[in-house]
Amino acid sequence: MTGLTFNSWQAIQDEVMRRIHARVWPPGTVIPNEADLALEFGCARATVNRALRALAEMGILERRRKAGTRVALHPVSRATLDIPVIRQEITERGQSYGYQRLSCAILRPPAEIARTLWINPASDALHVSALHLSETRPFVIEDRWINLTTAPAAAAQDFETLSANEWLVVTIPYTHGSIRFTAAAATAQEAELLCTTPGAPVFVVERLTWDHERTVTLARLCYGPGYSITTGIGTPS
Amino acid sequence: MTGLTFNSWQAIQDEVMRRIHARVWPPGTVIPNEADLALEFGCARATVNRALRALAEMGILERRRKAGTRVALHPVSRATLDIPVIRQEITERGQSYGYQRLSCAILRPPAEIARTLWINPASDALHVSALHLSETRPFVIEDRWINLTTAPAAAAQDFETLSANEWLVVTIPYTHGSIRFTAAAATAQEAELLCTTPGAPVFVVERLTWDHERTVTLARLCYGPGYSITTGIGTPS
DNA sequence: GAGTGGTCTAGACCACGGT
DNA sequence: CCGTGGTCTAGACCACTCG
Repeated sequence: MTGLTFNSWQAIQDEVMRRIHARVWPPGTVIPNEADLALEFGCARATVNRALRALAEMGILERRRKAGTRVALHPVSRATLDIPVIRQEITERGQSYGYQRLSCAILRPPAEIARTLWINPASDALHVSALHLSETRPFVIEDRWINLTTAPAAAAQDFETLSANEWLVVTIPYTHGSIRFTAAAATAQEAELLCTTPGAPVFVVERLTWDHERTVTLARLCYGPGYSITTGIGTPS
Repeated sequence: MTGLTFNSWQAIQDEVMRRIHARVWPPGTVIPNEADLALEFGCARATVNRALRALAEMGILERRRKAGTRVALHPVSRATLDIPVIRQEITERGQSYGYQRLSCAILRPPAEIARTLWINPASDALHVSALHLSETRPFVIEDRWINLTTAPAAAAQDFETLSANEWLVVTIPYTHGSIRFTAAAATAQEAELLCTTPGAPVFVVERLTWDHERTVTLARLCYGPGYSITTGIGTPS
């Protein structure tokens, strides 16, 4: 046991991964604390911390003060999705982008929308629907409600040529939000807009964004047949 | 300009975000280097580094040696998805888990599968299909090909009671992979297994995993109607 | 070539949370 | 209480890459 020294946090990360794979530290094991590992690896504690923190962010380790660091029991694949602005999503494929506003009006939202946006059901909100095109072919339908309490400036926009999608990202910042992915059957209207048949499977993305304690907007993106999202996954156990 | 001091990396992160939102540093701006910011904020450079690195991981900043740090031009929402083992996905909802193997055989794979798995089209691979149930109701169809060169031990398994999904995660580690989400129309066979009608929209997840330079397995998960994936998104511009 | 981020160190203090 | 991870510091060297 001469104890080779690992002086880069990447090397330490690899060594920890090796021990997990080799079942030296099976799932559930509490591994030595940072100070001991630093001693064993012949490096500073901060270096060990860097390596272990990265593994914890990947979901491979679970860390708690005083309780120590343990190998996660249920390995999960953690994927990070980049969700770009729609224009970019299209132009990055080397295709031309087109935009067509369908409607824009200040309306009393349906009860469910009002509830999701946390606004008074008796007050108005801005509704915008639009079609985004890729090379003259319909790509995605955007159906959006905007909370006018949070984004009053939106009322002055007609979104005729600039999509609400892009206007919002450069105008109303948001702090957090949630995203939901589903498969749904195209309604008659959606089918017509997307040049497909009613009932055809469409990929639906629903996004709700918040600025601190206030909701900003609820968007439903309805992608035509053949659409897919791809991403890479990291390095779990 | 007394220059208040920010001594936590979170505080620095917030301040940088504030300047981006306030258009002090509009998209595309090259912001001051770490040393200067450390001076301004009255903290160590490592602390500034921690804050900026975190923002770069979120996609808000782009950093390159010598070129410096700039505010990202195209703000993207970066979402991290946790993809658990199927059993866990069901039991976490407080429902009971059921498993039913449909088939398991060593076969000559279709050309496209062989190509995706990077195996000789003339050699065999292990094919397993199974149904995962939630509370006695069909939840997802698993259709999987396993590369026997990478995972020869799989040939000895019959996957009668233990799903390939779970056997693999505890037996064959993987270093990376890719994942794809789509909406598709249920085939006749899928519809029958999922107790729905042919052509109904199903949510499809395709996963390909690698161990270093070798492919491990290609899985197609076909989720029944009503299934959705939800996650949170961070704090972009 | 030189400026910038990337990283490591040795030491210190703090905050959380099991015992 | 007191051990563990979380973080900060001041300084140093390195690696990448733009000009």
